[in-house]
Amino acid sequence: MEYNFREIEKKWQQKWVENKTYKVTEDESKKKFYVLNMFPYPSGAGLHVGHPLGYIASDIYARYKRLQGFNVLNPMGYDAYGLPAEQYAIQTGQHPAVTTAANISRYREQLDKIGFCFDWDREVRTCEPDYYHWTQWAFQKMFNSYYCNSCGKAQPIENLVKAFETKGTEGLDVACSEELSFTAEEWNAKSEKEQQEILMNYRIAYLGETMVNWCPALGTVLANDEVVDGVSERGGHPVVQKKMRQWCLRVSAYAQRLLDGLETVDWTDSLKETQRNWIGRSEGAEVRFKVKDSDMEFTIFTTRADTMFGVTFMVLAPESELVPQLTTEAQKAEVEAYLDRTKKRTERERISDRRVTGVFSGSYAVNPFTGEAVPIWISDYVLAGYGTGAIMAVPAHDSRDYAFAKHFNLPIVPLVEGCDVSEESFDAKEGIVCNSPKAGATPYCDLNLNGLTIKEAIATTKKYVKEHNLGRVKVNFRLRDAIFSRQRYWGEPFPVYYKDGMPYMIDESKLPLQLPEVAKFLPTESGEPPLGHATKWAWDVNAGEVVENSKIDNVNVFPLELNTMPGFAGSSAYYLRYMDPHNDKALVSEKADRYWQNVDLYVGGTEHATGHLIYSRFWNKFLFDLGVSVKEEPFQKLVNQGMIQGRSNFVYRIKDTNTFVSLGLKEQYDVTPLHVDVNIVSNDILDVEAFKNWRPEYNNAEFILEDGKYVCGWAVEKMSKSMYNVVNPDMIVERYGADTLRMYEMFLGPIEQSKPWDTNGIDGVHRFLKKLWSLFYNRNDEFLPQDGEATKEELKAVHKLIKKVTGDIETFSYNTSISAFMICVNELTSLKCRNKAVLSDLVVVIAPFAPHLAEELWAALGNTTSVCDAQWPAFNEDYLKEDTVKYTISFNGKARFTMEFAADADNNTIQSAVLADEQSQKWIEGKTPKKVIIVPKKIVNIVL
RNA sequence: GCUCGAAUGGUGGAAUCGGUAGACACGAGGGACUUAAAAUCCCUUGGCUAUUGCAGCUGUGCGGGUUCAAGUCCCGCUUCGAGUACCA
Repeated sequence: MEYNFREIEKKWQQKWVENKTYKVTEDESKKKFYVLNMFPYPSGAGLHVGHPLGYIASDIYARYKRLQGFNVLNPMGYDAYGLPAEQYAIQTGQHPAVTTAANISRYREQLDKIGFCFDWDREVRTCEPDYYHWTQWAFQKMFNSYYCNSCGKAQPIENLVKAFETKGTEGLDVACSEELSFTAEEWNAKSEKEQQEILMNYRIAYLGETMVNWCPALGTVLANDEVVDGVSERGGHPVVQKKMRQWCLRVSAYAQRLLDGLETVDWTDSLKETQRNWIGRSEGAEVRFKVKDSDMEFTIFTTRADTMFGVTFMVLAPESELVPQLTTEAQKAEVEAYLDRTKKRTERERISDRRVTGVFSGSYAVNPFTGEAVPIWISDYVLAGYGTGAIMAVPAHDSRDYAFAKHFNLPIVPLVEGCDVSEESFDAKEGIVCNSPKAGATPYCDLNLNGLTIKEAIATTKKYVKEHNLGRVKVNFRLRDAIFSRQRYWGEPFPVYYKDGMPYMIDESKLPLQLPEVAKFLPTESGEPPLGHATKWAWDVNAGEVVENSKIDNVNVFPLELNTMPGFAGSSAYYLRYMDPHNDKALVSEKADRYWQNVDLYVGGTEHATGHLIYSRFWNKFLFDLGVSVKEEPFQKLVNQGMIQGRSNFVYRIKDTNTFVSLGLKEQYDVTPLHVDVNIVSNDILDVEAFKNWRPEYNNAEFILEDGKYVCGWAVEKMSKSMYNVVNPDMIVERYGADTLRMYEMFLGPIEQSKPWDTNGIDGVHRFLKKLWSLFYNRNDEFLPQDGEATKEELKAVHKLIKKVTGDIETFSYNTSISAFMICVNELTSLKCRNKAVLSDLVVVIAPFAPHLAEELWAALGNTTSVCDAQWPAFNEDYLKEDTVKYTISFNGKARFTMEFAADADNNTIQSAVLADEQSQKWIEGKTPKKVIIVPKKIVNIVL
């Protein structure tokens, strides 16, 4: 009997469903292991062969852990809210819920064919009310919390209110948008609305007036990580900067903890580095500068406090509030013209056009260290959103300041011994400081940095700034607060209503607030988000329910929020929900949470490095502060699977004909390369008949063949419909079976490497599975394994495999495991192994990779339980011992021949035997060896 | 520009601590079986020289270095990939 994968796979997939083989429950008697895949967005295009790469890798790991006796949680779900479904809805009128559900069932069908061990009873969908209930709940908790810097965690907002009532802002050390200062009396005298406005400054989820990335084409704002090269990540539409009142999350309050947490997780260095860059911690000092002939002053941030004596001008960001204050009458027209021009430039233009631009404000600032007055300029190379939006410019030691100084002819004062700043600035933080003013040269300052290294000078200056109250030492982060509003329909509605222009949370017990139906998915005519079309979108406070808009009286019935939450809202805590997905009392029960703790292994793409992986870490830390999550870091180990690129095939048409020439002969003709559907090409050989039927215009195509075959050209490109290189997993499953697909995807190379999809090698893996089959069944369908004593060789072959695979799975080196399988099966085949015990071990070890086939063989061996519940075999070193060992004999490091010794031979025996050997004598030729190095079980090197 | 990573046959890729390259697979060539094909099995396969036989030289992007021994470690480059960017 042949290896009939179609029948086997169908049979076992059914059995797994019937027997609920993959259902998992909390079991205190077993150690837990939590494996998680980044859940997919169910797009209309379906699953391609790139998607399962990570799922297969984690599936193998999950199955392996289960065989080792762990209670493994391996759930799957869908990140179901998102732009594509909504864009599709706008075009076709189809409700996003309908298309999303259809896409999900298609995904599910495709996933089921591959044989994953997901516990589908725990499936979550972010767009389901019983799921987004908890997204809304967490948002409300964030609204009702502030971040206390001194205790290093989130606190209930009532605590802050109490502090204000008794002490005002005195001694306050909390995260905020703006430093405020008021007394308890002042606070108590304020109206409710005024107090609410002040609290916004401290809430972790707050309404903020911020510059946002506005995408006119999508009609919504986007987060920084959703903007790539100045255009939207999805769709590639232009993005402009715009000031808007938006919901924000105070992620920046957690910047230091997000940075510190990276030390405790097992992620790749490159991914940690990406996050460190994104968080962007920089240590420096804030220094106050007085404005000349005025009592105004402003603060700048610098990491190079040592360069105070090299400041030759100041620069403000165009958006800085200081600009109107510091612009003199004489410069007003010029400054306004400049601001106007800057505002019109999109992010994209600013990136592509790096010309130096700027304008003089007319004012001067006084250097607190020298008393010197320097001009204050305005330029868009200074960003309003970072530091204080104002800088001190040191052209000698900063390339941007340098370019600006050269362009506007401003002085350049070098401060490092021996540096040459005639052509470019000296940015390096190394060297010896010079050019500090002589003692007493200025009445302002007695600081002399000459002779210090730059590092010492920075520290000295910071200390000086602090002692003389010229400013303060400060740590800045690049990480911005996350903008949390989207002007879209297909997202979580905010559980928020507005009273007197201020937001209030609807009662927690009334959650979830369900997404209303709308007539249109577009913004309203007055420019409101799509929820503005909803006619039943008002909150009755007394009834605690959604009512018709017409009932709004602003006494008991209030309008609801029209924005929805962004994509990352639903994906930020889904790993917690999988622990207890049907709980309607809490996000997760304490019991489930304490059992599953956090994700032990998280598998997904690097594209989420600065989005999802930052937001969910933030979200989890917040829940940790609340006592909901038991671990501060959600994902202990993270593996990034590489992307699968497309491998396109080409045919070559001779110009102005319908004749196609094979790759090897194309140089002889004038040809046009054309993409050809990779599904009608096998091993780069075109299926000529299929090609003729592919498209009508090729019906009567003619071919110039080589060796009777049409060979196609190929190239690695992105996997996309237009290049005809999309490979669908179902087709592979249909032709070779799921087990072959699983093994082949793993055999392709290291899991974290990006690689082109290429079916050229798939036959080898399929052949291997057939060989494995024929260890169990001969052509006459006779079952071969028998009871009895295993031979030494058989035991050695299988224990070598167990050892290798056990080590490989731990390091995700699945490709080399598969090589080991092939070697082992070949060995057992040539040994004509019929031993049941040996073959049982083989089946268990291969079960994570080829689960369907393993089940079939496991049952055939007489087992009545699933192979999933077998025990991972331990390898026995005794079987691996060799009687003899081959040593490579080399002279002066050059390998010459090999000799065999007893495994337990000692160094002296080996040395004398080698030196006495005839072949050695030939190489030594009468010389006396200076040294003999014996590397146990490997090498004898004789130094002459 | 900065940060991180990579470079090994015709191809995908192996090579734990530095231990004497190219596992495994594909492709290619040759052979067996077969009326034939498919399937299956066997042999060869980094390059060069030699070939009746033994064998020899060379070889992991480039140039140096450390070492008895370097794909692996150190220094200096080249190329490619990823991330990030007026972040003061």
